[in-house]
Amino acid sequence: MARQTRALTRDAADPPAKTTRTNDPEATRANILQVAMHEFADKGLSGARIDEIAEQTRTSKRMIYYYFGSKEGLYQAVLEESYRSIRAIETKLDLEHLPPLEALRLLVASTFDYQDAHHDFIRLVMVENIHHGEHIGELKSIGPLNAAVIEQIKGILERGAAEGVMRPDIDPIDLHMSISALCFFNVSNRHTFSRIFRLDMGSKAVLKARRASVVEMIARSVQP
Amino acid sequence: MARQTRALTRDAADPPAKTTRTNDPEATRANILQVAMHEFADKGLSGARIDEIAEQTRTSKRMIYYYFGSKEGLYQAVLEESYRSIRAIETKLDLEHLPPLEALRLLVASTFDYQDAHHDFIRLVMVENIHHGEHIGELKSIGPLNAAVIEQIKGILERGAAEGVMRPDIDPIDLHMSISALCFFNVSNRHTFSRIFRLDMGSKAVLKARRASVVEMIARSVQP
Amino acid sequence: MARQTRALTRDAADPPAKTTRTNDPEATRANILQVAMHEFADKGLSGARIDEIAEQTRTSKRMIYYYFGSKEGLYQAVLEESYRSIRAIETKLDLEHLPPLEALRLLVASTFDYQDAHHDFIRLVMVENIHHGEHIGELKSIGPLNAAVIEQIKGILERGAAEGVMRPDIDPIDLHMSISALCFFNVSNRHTFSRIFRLDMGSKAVLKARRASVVEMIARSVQP
Amino acid sequence: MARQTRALTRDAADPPAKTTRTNDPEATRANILQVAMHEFADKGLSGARIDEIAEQTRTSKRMIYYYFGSKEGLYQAVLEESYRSIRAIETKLDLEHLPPLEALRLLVASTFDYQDAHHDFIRLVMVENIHHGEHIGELKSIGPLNAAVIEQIKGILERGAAEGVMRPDIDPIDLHMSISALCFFNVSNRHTFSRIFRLDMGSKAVLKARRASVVEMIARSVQP
DNA sequence: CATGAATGAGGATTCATTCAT
DNA sequence: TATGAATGAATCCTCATTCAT
Repeated sequence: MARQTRALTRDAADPPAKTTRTNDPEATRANILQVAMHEFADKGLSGARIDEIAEQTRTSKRMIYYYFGSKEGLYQAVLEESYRSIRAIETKLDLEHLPPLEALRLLVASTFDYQDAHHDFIRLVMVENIHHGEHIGELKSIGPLNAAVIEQIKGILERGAAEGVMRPDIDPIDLHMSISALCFFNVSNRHTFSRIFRLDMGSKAVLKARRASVVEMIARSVQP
Repeated sequence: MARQTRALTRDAADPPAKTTRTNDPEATRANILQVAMHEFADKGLSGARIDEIAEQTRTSKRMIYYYFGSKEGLYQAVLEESYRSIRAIETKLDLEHLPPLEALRLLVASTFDYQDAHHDFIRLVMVENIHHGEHIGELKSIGPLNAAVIEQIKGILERGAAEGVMRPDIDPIDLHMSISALCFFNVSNRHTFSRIFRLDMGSKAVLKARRASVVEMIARSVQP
Repeated sequence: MARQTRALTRDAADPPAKTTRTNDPEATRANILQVAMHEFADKGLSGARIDEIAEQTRTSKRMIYYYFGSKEGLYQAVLEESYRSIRAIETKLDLEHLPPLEALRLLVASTFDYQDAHHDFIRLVMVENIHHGEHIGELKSIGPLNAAVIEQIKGILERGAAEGVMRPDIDPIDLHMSISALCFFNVSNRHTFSRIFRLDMGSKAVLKARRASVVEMIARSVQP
Repeated sequence: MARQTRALTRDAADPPAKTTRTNDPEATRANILQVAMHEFADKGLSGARIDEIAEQTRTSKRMIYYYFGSKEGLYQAVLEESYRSIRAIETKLDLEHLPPLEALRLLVASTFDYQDAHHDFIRLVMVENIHHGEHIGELKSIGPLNAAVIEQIKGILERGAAEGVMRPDIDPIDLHMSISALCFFNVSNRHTFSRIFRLDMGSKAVLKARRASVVEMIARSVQP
């Protein structure tokens, strides 16, 4: 007893249309992720609205739930994807062929630039910290990922110590934390700091000076 | 217009009081602020719930609106109050009678300790940055407030330069930013960093080592 | 990310086959029906979920619509199938060769056991009554089906009256209703009754006693 | 069909009123409960719609959540209220001054009539059984409530045994179950049974005959 | 000042169903 | 026949805010 033989709202005669219908799951997923990353970074987990995310998407709100199950699921996917994508820069640098101090300076400068170029990631990390890191704990992929950075720093420190240009007792994780802190702050606290001290921390001049200062500070900290 | 005659955190001298009916506007206001500060710091601006704040209060939800007008008004009051209350420590230190390098070391160590002791404030600043510093701009009181810190640093730097133990070309604001960054990060990124590197950044041992490292780094950065 | 590549319940005898492709329409239909019967019985018409049914099926959601058109169509098919399948027991009993009272006792006992063994059917009837019997009215097959039961009872009553062991004025339908009521309740109201009176109506001991009680009650009710 | 003739607990003093703003929490709560009881009885737990309930209410959907927290909370409150309200009839009958057999007949007839007059309650019990009695278990009030019924039956049985008009070995709970089963079925299975046997189980004539039959069956079952 | 009740506008999530391949 | 992707219309629930007393 075939009831409702036809679709509710499509004629076959429809014009070629805007074709929303992608039927390319990877693309759909990626599109949602990209939009969501920006929204979560911009408004936070509780501040972001699924409706607004959906609107900026090529697909519909329903698809978000189809692929990610819930707002939190989407957020977690965004987080994971974000952490995954920073691996790039950090392994791209060819530091091994530079003298250790120069390698360190380059690493710091690159980190500074990279973080400045990726506000969304920085802010996502802030958001995650506001939420007590509850969602990052379940991600498996980030452990080994960050191990690489530490290895890199350790390599530099060892070479530096061998050459006598760096102290031999520096903890790579501690150093990494200092680099992170100095670079991170520049993005994370930009708004409050800029307003309080009435300077534009995003301006080219300020950034350039600050970068030099950070690089210098790190360099000095490892020297004998 | 002396408002806030009372501390945020109940004195022991308070009357037995089980009665909700306080009849002490200042106390009511302070109580709301104190609860709200913790909630906003814990959950963020969008994540905090007026209902939950009201519940933890000695009074009712209606009073929040009576005193602060709206959720945003409450948030802003919390922010203002938070910034105001850090003035204390920074002017309390008697740095002028110490040799410049020691003064600097003490300032950094104190800042480190103070920030570690006031997570709520740090997190509030994070929250405000997530919201693009939209609410801090309207606060008039914080400008001169922070000017004091800068003056302090400037004083140290001048004395240091005069004595030849510090470089003369150091920008006080830049130095303040470095100190802030290094101390701030320790609290702000504790959750993600701890999970990623599987270490407890809140433990006494880690804190102690980190503090020494930060103090050392700043000290080295100003030396000739 | 291929999710659910394989059916949930496969026979070991299956050909190596990775193909879900059954190519046996009847089997597919029957499989869906069986799964759906259980789900509708368990959760009700509105409570059951097409997705959950599909998941437990050897095939996909699309097939449900292909074969049954809609959720309601599926429900109706389940209902029909359920009613059809109870015909078996009721015609299987060879009551004609027993003395009338014994025949009645056997009929009642069998009905009791059968209903206890077929919760899904009982619950489906409950569900259908919750829905005001809207779906059973359209089933053509069940009229004659139940006529058989009545004939059976009528036969027993006539023989009983002829032999003087039963009253002659008993209405077969009324008697059928009493038998049904007493047997049905034992399954249908098991949960509430068990909880209220803190006894396990599903336990062997309780069931045995209850069955005897029901058989006795019916037997007494027809005697002169 | 005048639905909602009277609120459950309204004063006679009510102004004509169309005013929504009742500010009479008890009345609001009762009004919601009454509407919800009917909806849940009519459509089941999953079938009922909070929106539809709200629409028939004097207040809004929001109030349902204010008072009952969730759909399930509302359902549970309805269940509890329903069970509570049947206590009335069962203690109202003055059975002690009647000869035991007549007392029993009156109890059965009254139960039959009461259940026939309270379809919503019967259907609610069905719904609860469909949901495996998950919500009734948490209600504390119904235990002692039903103990009263059993005491009543026990009293009759004891007097009947003493007078020699009833068997002494009858289990009160078992008897209660039989009475319940026979009366309950008449309402619970009315739709399917009516359709299958093409008779109107709700008609006066059928009801009258059925009631007599049930009373007679129970009476016979206890006699020596 | 204080309180519990009330509310509209949104916000997350689910569901039966259909389409492209 | 069969399947994963897609969808619109609900559906449940939450939130900041206001009103009557």
